[in-house]
Amino acid sequence: MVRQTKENAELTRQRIIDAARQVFLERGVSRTSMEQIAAAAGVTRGAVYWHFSNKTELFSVMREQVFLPLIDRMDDNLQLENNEDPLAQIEAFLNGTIQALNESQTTRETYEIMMIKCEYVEEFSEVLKQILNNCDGIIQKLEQLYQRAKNKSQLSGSQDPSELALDTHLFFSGLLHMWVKDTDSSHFRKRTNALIASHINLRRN
Amino acid sequence: MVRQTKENAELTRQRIIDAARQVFLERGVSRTSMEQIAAAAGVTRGAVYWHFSNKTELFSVMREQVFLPLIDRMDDNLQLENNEDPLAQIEAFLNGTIQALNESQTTRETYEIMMIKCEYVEEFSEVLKQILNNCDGIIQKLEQLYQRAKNKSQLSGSQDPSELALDTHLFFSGLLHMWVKDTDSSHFRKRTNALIASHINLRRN
DNA sequence: TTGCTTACATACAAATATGAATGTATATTA
DNA sequence: TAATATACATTCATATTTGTATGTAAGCAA
Repeated sequence: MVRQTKENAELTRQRIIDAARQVFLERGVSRTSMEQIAAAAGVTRGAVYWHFSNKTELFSVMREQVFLPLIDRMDDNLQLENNEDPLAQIEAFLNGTIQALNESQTTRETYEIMMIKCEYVEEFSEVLKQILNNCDGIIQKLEQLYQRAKNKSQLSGSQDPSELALDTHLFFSGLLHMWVKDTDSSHFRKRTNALIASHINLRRN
Repeated sequence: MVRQTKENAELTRQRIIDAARQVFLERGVSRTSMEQIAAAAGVTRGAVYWHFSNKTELFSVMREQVFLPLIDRMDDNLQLENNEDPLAQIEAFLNGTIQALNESQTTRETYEIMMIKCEYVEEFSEVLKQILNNCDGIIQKLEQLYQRAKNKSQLSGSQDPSELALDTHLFFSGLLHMWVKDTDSSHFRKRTNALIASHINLRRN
C-alpha cells in the first residue's frame, strides 16, 4: 500500500488520531513517541509526520475533535431560553455532561488524558488557558441562570447568584475529576446523579 | 569540593530536591532530565544519582516532604474533638488548607506540580491511588462532622451527611485546582474565603 | 498517456537521556 | 595514622527520539 485514495488517506489520518489517544492514555502524552503512535496505528512515522507536523499538533487535533462539540453542547444546554425552571436547567446541564461521558468512550478517554495524563507546560500551557477561559464562560452563564432562579424565588434564603455559580462550578469540576479518576471501582460513578440532585436541592426553596 | 561532611551532604541532598521542584515546575516532570536537575542544583548527575536512584524516587521524596506534614495537619483539623460547632470546624479545616498554600511557596509549587505538571501513568499511578485513598479518609471525616452537625440541628432542611460530605469534598477539590491554576490573575484567590463561607452557610440552619 | 502530486515507507544525522562504571580527594573511623 | 567509606565528578556505552531527507508506487488531472 504505497498510495491511497483521498478517502483512505482520511481514514488513515483518523486511525492515527485514535492510536494517539490510546497510547496517550497508556503512557501519558510526554512519554509517548511518534514511533509508538505509528505502530499502534499500523503505519510508520512517515505517515504520522505526513498528516501532523508534530506531537503537539496531533494532540490538539485529538483534543478538539472531542472538546469543540462538547463545548457546543454545553453552551446549548446553558442557553437562556425562557425556561420556567432555571434550577432544573442547571441540573440538566450537569447531568447532560455526565451523560456525554457515559455514552462515549472516546470522550471519557480524552478527558482522562487531559486531566491526569498531560503536563501543562510550554506549548501546552496555552491549552490550559483555553480551558480556563471556557470555565469563565460557564460560570457566567451559571450566574445568569441563578439570577433568574432568584428572580423567580426558586432559591432558599438570600443567596448570591455569583457565589452559587462558582460553588456549582467548583463542585462540578471536582466531580468530573473524581469521575475520571474513579476508573476501576466505579462505585463513585453510580452516585453522580444523586449527588447532582442533592447539590441543586440544597439551593431550592 | 570532592568530599563533604555529612551535614554538607545533607544540604546538597536538599538542594537537589529543591532544584527538582523548580525544574519540574518549569518543564513538567516527564520532560525534566536528571542533567537539568543537577545543573539547577549546581552539581553533576553523579551527585544526583548518589542521593537518589532515579527520577521517580526523587519525585516521591519531594512530594512526601510537603504532603505528609500537610496530611497530618489536615487530619488534626478534622479531628473529632468535642467541638461545639462542627460546621465551623469544617470551615476552619478548609480555610486552614488554603492558608497552608498561602504561607508556603514550596507547598504551592508542589501542589501545582502534582496537579498539572505530572502524568499519572506507570510508576506514578501508584501516587494517584494514594491520593484517592486520602480523599476517602477526608470524606469519611467530613461525613462524621456533618452527622454531628445534624445531631445538633445545625443543618437546614433534611440533608444527608454523606452527600453533604461528598459535595464539600468535590467543592474543595475543585477549589484547590482553581486556586493552583489561577497563577497570574490571582483574582480568584482573593475570593476563596468568601466562597468557603458561603459554601458552609448554604448548609446552616 | 504523460507528468505531476500524493501518501506514505525508509534511511540518516543529530540530539538527548539513562545507568553504570570508574576515578578521586577527603571525612571518618578503628 | 592508616584504612576505609563517603560524596561526589567524570567518562562511557547504549538507547531513544526527533526532524528531515530521500525514495517510490500509485492516484489523478490535463
